[in-house]
Amino acid sequence: MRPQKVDDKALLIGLMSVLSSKGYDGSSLNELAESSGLQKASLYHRFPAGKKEITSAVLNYVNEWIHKNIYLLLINQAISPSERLKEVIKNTNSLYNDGDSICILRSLSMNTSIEIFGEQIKETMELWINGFTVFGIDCGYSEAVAKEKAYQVLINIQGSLIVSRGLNSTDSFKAALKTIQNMYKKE
Amino acid sequence: MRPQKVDDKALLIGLMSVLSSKGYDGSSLNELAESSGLQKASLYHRFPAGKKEITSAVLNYVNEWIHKNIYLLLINQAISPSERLKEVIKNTNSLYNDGDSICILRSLSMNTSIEIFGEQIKETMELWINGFTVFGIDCGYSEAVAKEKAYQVLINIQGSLIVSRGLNSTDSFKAALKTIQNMYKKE
DNA sequence: GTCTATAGCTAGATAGAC
DNA sequence: GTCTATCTAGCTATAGAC
Repeated sequence: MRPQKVDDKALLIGLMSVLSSKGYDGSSLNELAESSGLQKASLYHRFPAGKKEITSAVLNYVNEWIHKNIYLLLINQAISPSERLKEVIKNTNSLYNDGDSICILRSLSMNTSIEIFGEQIKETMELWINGFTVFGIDCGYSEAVAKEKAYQVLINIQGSLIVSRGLNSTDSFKAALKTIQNMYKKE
Repeated sequence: MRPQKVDDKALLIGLMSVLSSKGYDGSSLNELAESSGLQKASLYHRFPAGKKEITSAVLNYVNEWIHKNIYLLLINQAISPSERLKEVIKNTNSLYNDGDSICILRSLSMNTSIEIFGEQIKETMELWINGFTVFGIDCGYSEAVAKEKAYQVLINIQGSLIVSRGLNSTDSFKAALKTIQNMYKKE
C-alpha cells in the first residue's frame, strides 16, 4: 500500500477551515483540495461520494472534538465545576479562534445544505446543551433552570459570533464568554 | 415607456427570500429570476451589475425596513416604552416568520460575501443596537447598561435563530423573544 | 421592459497513467 | 494513493428580437 501523503486529521482540519468560512455552496472542490494539500482526484479517492462525504466527515470530526473537549469536560465530576467551566471556555475560545471564525454548524445550516447535514448538526448542538445541562445541575441548579441556562449559553456563543462578524469586532464574542462565566456564579 | 411587469417592492421581497435562505453562493440567477417573477435577462435590465447589485439592493431594502419598523419605533417617544417594545417584538417575529427564516445579515456574512456587503451588514446591525440603546435609556437605564442590553438583544435574536434551525424547532426563538421582553421589566 | 437564445467559464465528478 | 487531463452540467452574463 502506498502511504498517505496527508493524514486524516490534517486533511479534515484543512477541509473544515474552508467549509466553515465559505459554507457548502461557497466551497469549491478546487479550494478544498488546495486547503487539504491534495489534488481534487485524490480527495475523491479518500471520499468517493465527493463533496457531501467530505462535509459529512468534517462534521463527524467536529462532533468528536466537541464531545471530547466540551461535553466530557463539562460532565467530569472529578474536576470542580469552576475549573471545568474555565477549561470549556478556553476550548470554546480556541475553537472559534478568539471570535474570528464562523461556526461550521452555522455555515452548513443554510437551506441548500441543512437537508443533507441537519441530523449531524442537531446532534452536535445537543452535545453542547446536554453537557451544559448536566453541568448546571452539578452547580446546584434545578433541571429546569440548568436547561434554560444551557440554551442561553449556546445562544450567547452563536449570537455573539454573528454580531462579532457583522460589526467587524470580536468584542461581542469576548464579552459573551465572560457573560457565560457569570451565569454560573451563584449570587 | 413599457410598464414594469413586477414592481420594485415585490421584486425585492422575492429576491430576499432566496438570498436569505440559500446565501449568496447558493442563490443562482435562475432561482432569483424564478422567485422574482422575471426572466434572468430582465433582472439584468433592472440590476445591470448583476448578482452583486441585486444583493446590495436587497440589503438596502432590508435596512429601510428595519429603520422604519424597528429603529424609528424604538426611539418614538410619543409611544410608551412597553408599547414600543411590544410592537418591535411583533415586527421582529414577522420579519423572521415566527423563527422559521434565516436572517439575511447572517446569510450574507460568509467569507465569500462579507467583503462585498460587510459595510451594509454593519450599518443594519447598528440600527438594531442604536435603537435599543436609546430605548434602554428611555426605560431609565444608564447609557452603559442600555448599550449592554442592546447587544444582548441582538445576540439573543441571532443566537436563537441559529439554535432554532440547528435543533429544528422554533421554541428557542419564541423563548428568546420573551426573554427580551423580560430584560426591560424593572425588578 | 421583457423575452429567447447563447456565449464563455467554472463547477463537481471521472478516467486512466504512474 | 496520487496525479494530469477531461467530461458534462450549471453557472454568470450578454446579444438582440419584440
